[in-house]
Amino acid sequence: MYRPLAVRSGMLQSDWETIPEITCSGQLGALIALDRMGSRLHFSRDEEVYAQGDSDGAWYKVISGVVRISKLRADGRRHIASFAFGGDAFGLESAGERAFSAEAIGEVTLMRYPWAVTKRLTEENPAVARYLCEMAQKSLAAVQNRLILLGRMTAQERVASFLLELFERDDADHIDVAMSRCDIGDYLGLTTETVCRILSDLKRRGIIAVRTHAIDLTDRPSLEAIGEDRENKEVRARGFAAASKTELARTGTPALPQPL
Amino acid sequence: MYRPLAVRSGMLQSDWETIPEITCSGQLGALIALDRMGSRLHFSRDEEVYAQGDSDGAWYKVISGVVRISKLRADGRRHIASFAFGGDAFGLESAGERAFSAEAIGEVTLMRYPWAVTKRLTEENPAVARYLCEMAQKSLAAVQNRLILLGRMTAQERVASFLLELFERDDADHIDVAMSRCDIGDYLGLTTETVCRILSDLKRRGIIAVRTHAIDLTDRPSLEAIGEDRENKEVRARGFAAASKTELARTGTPALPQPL
DNA sequence: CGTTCGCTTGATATCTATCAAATCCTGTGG
DNA sequence: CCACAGGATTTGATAGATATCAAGCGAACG
Repeated sequence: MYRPLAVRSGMLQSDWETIPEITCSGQLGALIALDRMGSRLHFSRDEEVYAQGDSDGAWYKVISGVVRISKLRADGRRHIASFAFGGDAFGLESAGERAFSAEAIGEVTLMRYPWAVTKRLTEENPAVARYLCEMAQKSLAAVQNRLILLGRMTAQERVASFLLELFERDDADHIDVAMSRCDIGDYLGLTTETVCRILSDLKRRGIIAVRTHAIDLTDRPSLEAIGEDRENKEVRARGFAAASKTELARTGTPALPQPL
Repeated sequence: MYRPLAVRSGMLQSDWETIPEITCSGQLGALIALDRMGSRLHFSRDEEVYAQGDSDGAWYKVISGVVRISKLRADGRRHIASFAFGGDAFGLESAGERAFSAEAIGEVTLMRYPWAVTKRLTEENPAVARYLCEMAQKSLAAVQNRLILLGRMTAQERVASFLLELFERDDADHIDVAMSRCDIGDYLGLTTETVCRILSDLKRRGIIAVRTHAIDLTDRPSLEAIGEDRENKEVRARGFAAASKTELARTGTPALPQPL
């Protein structure tokens, strides 16, 4: 669970332009208005966008690259709450002080939107508010799915899920893995070693081809069989509702999937 | 991980009143406007407010009682994403189909707000939008903290954290534990048995007094020592930034807390 | 071209799940 | 009001998954 230290960089943020009075009401107008408010920033590997404890009143959106949203605890245990890829917004959750820090993984370009002007825009333009709300809701849904992964999935399922997520994001059978094994571990609640072992195992079984920072998917069905539970295999509660209480009770807890 | 089945109830929802044209712009006005749109509902033990797969276009707010937000997977593993107590909003994350189901734990009274009218209000009244946004952000922050609990905390720390959360919520040394041990387990990513064992151990050590549905806190400092990492012991990233990279690397991962 | 950090693999320890069984509660019916 | 039944809780014994400790390997970088 060791991790490289993020380098604090002087953020080269351009000055805000004076805020024009904007009252267009379409969704598109809202986004344009927002973009006018934002400044474009660039960060290099392991530079901090913000640190936990900071109180920079802004939220961000990734243009390119990957950002790591993480929390470090006094005992050294680190947890990565999420990776923000191109198009993802982050830093939405903070009212005052940052609970997490955000660091660039490799070269990153992003937009920074101060809350102050965002809030003003919000009042002038309902579409902006709706847009923000939607992004927060989207984040919320994403995080809630991760709760199940961390709370109830085996190491193998976690890694498979993670890989599938990456493959789907790029809609390809090839992905560049920007983050380190350690990052992946801290994201999935596993150790570096366990992540390695699972990857090696998947490779041995001919499901993926692994190179340090790139992975190819050679047997999608198998990988899905391992990790798909993530989304699809939910129970239709309605369906179950038909079963009697005791009947379900007797079934008990099914066995967990095969070991490593 | 067995669980009792929720009973699907015919929801006795009152008819909406015709929506008045509201254009007041204060926060208070927003809440009043929202409340006008909502209907008050009541549920009994294990009744479903909504089920996963449902698509009721609404969000909710708890007036009294506790609601369990959970997801059941095909293999029988269940996970509880959150408990919603009095004052908490839930069901905010769903755009279309419900990913989770919501069930009453004991007697519950709550407000139901349809998205359709909420959205309309949002456009008429920026304060409503902001209010919703804030609630979504609040939920987001809460869920993100649970990620760490599930990903990086031991069973003992999880239970201690959970108890502290309950004690803090009521601001008392006594709590009524409405949910079953099984619910707690599914919330913390543990089995019923483990939850029991931890509680028994805490009792044995004189930290809490346990009765089935009520717990007293007799030694707050000890409990905090076990579970407080949850919030407070975060590292000030700034502080660490001073240390050299290698220095921190050599420290390595510290040992985990004492066993059960 | 060497050094360093990250990755990989192996051996072992430990935590928590699983399986099993006794006891306690709670709600129900007499 | 009390006895009963069924589920919930608790405790014990054991197995298994993943963390921890340790060491070699490989790749990136100055």
